[in-house]
Amino acid sequence: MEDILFDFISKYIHLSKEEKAAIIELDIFRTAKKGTLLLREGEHSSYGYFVLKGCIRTFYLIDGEEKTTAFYTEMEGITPHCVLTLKPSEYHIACVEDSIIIAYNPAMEAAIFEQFPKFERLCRLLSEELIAKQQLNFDEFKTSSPEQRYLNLIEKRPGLMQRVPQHQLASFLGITPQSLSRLRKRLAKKKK
Amino acid sequence: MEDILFDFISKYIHLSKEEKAAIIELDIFRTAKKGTLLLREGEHSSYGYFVLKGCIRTFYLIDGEEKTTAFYTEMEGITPHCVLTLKPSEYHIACVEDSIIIAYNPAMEAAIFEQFPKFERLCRLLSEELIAKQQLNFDEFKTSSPEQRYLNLIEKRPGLMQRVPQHQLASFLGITPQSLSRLRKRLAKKKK
DNA sequence: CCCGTTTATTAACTTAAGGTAACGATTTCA
DNA sequence: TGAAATCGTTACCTTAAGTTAATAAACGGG
Repeated sequence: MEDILFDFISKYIHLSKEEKAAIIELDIFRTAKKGTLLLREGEHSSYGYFVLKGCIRTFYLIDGEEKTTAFYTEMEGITPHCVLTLKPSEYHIACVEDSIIIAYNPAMEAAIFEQFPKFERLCRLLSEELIAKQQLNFDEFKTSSPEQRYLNLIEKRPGLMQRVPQHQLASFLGITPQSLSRLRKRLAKKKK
Repeated sequence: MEDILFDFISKYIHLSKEEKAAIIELDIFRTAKKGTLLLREGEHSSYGYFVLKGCIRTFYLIDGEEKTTAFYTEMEGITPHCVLTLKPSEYHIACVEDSIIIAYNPAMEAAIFEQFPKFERLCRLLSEELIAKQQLNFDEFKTSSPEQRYLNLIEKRPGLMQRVPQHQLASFLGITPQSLSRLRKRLAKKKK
C-alpha cells in the first residue's frame, strides 16, 4: 500500500530509498471501515488525512440533518481546519467506503521536512495548485444552477455518483435529497 | 507602501534588513486605477497579485454577462489558475477600486526562496491555512440559502457591501441582481 | 455640464427549490 | 431472520429565484 503513495509522489519528485524508508518509518498508513468517524465535530485533532483507496467525506450536523460538503477520493486529502486553528472542529469526517488512508500530523510533517526539504516544496506546490483548483470549483458552483452542477459532477467526477448515497450527494450539490430526486426525474424525461 | 507588506509578514516571521531589501529589489509594487484589467480571459500570464490596499475581483463572461466570483481586499491575494497550468486564463481580474498591489511571478518566488528558504515555509503555511479557510467558506455557501449568505457576508466581510457594486455582489452570492434587490427589500420589511 | 452608459429597483410571469409527509425498498444488525 | 433504521421517491403546497422588461437614479467621459 506504500506503493500507491510513492507512485503518486513520483509524478512530482523523485524519492530515494532513504526518503521512502523515512516515510514508512512514520507509520502513517491506516485502514478504516465504512462508517468510521475519523473526526467528530467539537473534537480537537491534529491529524490530516490523505486517501490512498476508498472515499471519505466531511459533513456538518445542522438541525439534526447531515450536510455533506466534500468527498475525498483516491489521491485527495484534507487537513481539517481545526488542525491549524487548534480549536474544536466545525465538522465531522467519516469513511464513505472501506478505505486505506494516510494519517499525518504536524510533528510528522516537521520531521520529514527537516530531513528532506524537498518535501516542503512538494507540499507548497500541491497546496498552491489546490487553492487555484478549489477556487475554480467554487466559481463553477456559484455560476451554475443545481441541474448544471449535477451534470457537471457526472462529467468531472464520474463514478462518484455510484459510490455515494444520494442524500449525501444532494447536500454536496447544495440542494435537498428531494430536489435531487426530482431533478433526476426531470432530466430523465428530457433525454427521452 | 512596502511597510504595509512588511507589517503583514511580521505577523508570521521576522525579516532582516537584507531580506526586506531583497524583496524591494524585486520591484513588485504597483498601483492600478479602478477598472484596470490585470488579466483577461484567454490570456497567458505568469503573474499573481496580492492586494495591499484597495480591492480586485475575478469575473467570468458568461453569455455576455459578467459573473463576479471573488473579491480580494487588503492582505488577500490570488495566483491565477493559468499561472500554474500555463494555459489560457478562465477568467478576468479587474480592479474594483484604485489599488496598491504586489505583482509577482514564479521566477521572483524562486529567487526569494533560494535566498531565504524561510519564505517558502511562510508560503506553505499561508497556503495550507487558505485551503482550509476556503473549504469552510465553500461549506457555508453550500449549506446556506441566498438570504443567509447575504447576512453572513455582512457579518464576515463588513464594508465589502459599501465598496462593491450590487450586481457584482449578486453573482458573488450566486444569485441575480434582481434577486438580491428583492432579498434586500424582504429583509428590510422583516426588520421593521 | 450634458448625454450616454451603467446601475439599482420594481413588476409580472415562469420555473424550480424548500418543507412536510407518506410510501415502499433496502440495509443493518441484534 | 425479523424489527428498526436508513434511503430514495413521490406528492402537495409554499416560497423564492430566474427571466424579461421597463424605469429611474447615479456615474463618467468628452
